[in-house]
Amino acid sequence: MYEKKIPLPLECGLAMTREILGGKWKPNLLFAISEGINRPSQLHRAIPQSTKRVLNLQLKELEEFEVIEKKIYHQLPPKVEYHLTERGETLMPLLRQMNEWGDKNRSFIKNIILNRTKVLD
Amino acid sequence: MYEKKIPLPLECGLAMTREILGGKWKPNLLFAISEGINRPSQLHRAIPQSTKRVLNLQLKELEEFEVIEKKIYHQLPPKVEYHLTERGETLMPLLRQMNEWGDKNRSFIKNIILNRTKVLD
DNA sequence: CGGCATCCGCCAAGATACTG
DNA sequence: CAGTATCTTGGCGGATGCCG
Repeated sequence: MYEKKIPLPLECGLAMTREILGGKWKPNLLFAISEGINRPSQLHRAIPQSTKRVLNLQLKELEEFEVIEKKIYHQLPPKVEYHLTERGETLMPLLRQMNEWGDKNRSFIKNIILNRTKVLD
Repeated sequence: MYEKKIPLPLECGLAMTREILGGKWKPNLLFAISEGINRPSQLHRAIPQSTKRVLNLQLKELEEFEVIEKKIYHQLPPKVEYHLTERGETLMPLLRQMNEWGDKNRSFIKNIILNRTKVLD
């Protein structure tokens, strides 16, 4: 009766990962940083759709989870650099796969999204 | 007035993938379905933290992007089954990696989250 | 069993402006 | 150049209930 079972196969590894990559721009930030785009202004230029504020927030969270680290050069003008940590590096294969999958399915997905908005007009 | 939110960059693979896996329970749903938990009630039992409504919504989106397909048996009581499509299958390696990464880093992440809320108390 | 309608709170994320 | 403060909103997702 109380053999709950239904073997929750959804061990929360997924949830954990989601906790890290959940932010809207976090994957992009990590990807960019991994490619040597590591200064705030550069990152903002690389992701102009977002704002400094939001990027800062998400960078702070990434830092909190120690997937990136922040180097502050106390000088004028200020200079800051972000770099992947060891842990962050281990995330890269995942990000690469996400990117790949998205690339392969882009046209298909795009179509669906566009048709969706078309209907709404 | 508040204009529409920023349109996501359709050229970016990461954004595309995010479009599919973005929902809170989508990865879990896909994972569960891939393991043969394919009826709505089973899925709900497997993810009791969520509600029928939300799961239905997300299943509908997954269906829209053709990563799963829905089989409806017109009978009483109604019976419905979800299955991964070809495209859905291609997502599995990604999900497995997410799950793995989360597992490996669970304790670390958990700690950070717990300490965070501790401070708030 | 499966699906849908309602209602609603919360907070991520966007816009803007200002400081050092 | 980097960072922060304030304000705003949309919409995701949670709670309930009814229907076939």
